[in-house]
Amino acid sequence: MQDNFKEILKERGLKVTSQRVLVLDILSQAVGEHLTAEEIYNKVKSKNPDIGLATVYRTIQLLSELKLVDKIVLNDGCIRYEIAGDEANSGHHHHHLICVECGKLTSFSEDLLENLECAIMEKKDFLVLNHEVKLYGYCSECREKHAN
Amino acid sequence: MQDNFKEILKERGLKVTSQRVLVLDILSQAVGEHLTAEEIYNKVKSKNPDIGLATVYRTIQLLSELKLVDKIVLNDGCIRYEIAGDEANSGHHHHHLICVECGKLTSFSEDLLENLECAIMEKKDFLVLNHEVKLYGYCSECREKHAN
DNA sequence: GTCTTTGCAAATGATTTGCAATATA
DNA sequence: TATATTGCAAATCATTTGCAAAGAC
Repeated sequence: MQDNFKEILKERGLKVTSQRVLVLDILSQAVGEHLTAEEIYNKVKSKNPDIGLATVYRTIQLLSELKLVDKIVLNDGCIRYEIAGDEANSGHHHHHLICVECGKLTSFSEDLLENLECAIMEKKDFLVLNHEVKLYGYCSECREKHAN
Repeated sequence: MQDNFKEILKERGLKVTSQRVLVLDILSQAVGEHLTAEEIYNKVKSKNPDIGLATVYRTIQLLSELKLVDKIVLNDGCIRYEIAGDEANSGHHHHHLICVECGKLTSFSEDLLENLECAIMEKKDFLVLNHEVKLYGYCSECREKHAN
């Protein structure tokens, strides 16, 4: 992953800096955690206290443009990031379950809407490139709490 | 619609003010336009120049809580509002097509994911209350421009 | 008359930007 | 050495909030 990243940077004439490597590293180690920019900053600072918040923001944006991380914008406007999986290469993102009680965010990937995309093309004359599905509801833990 | 609104306000002990009525009115007249807070403010100001931006924000938030308007958070973090249709009452929102070239936002409603919700319950032990689908691609106008 | 709402201006919070100093290639 | 990147502090942008004045019931 890191070697891949270094090559991508070089191809674009961008420099491999310790800050960029560290941010990608933190995100790679946080699979399934869906961190906010601030959370990434805090984790990064615990390994390199001299890093600036602006650098973290710039790096996240860069990684997002390079499709190495996915940006998830929740309904309440909160923005979270996660390392991109292999599905990213297929051109179809994975989807999310969001618990309306505890806020827990879970990913799942499944090509849900193949048929829909054809139907939309016919009905709406709109060519779908990508789709994004968010399901809001109650996770198992919160349902258990309710049962008690 | 307005009579309905006035009753809902009274039921909750809230007051019917000219500002609240005007904001709902503007949104009712902008079906399919998906306005930003700023755009709503400008339309509102052209009818009542004395209204404050904060009041517009407060009213949008109120209307959103009352489920009279839908809040749409785009991938880029941009937030838009539209008057809620009848689907809102069913507990299932409608969905959106977003053109990646011109940014045009179109709604469509169709119960796409009935089966999925059962599958998610079994596989992920997650009870889905509501779902939200965004399809990104090219609208017909932008595809025509490309063809030329 | 009481309690809510408004408009304004100031506060907030997240993100971005300008720039001199520093690190990479 | 030349160019890209960094850290910092200041700027920005959308949204929220405190409060005295005005409005609704």
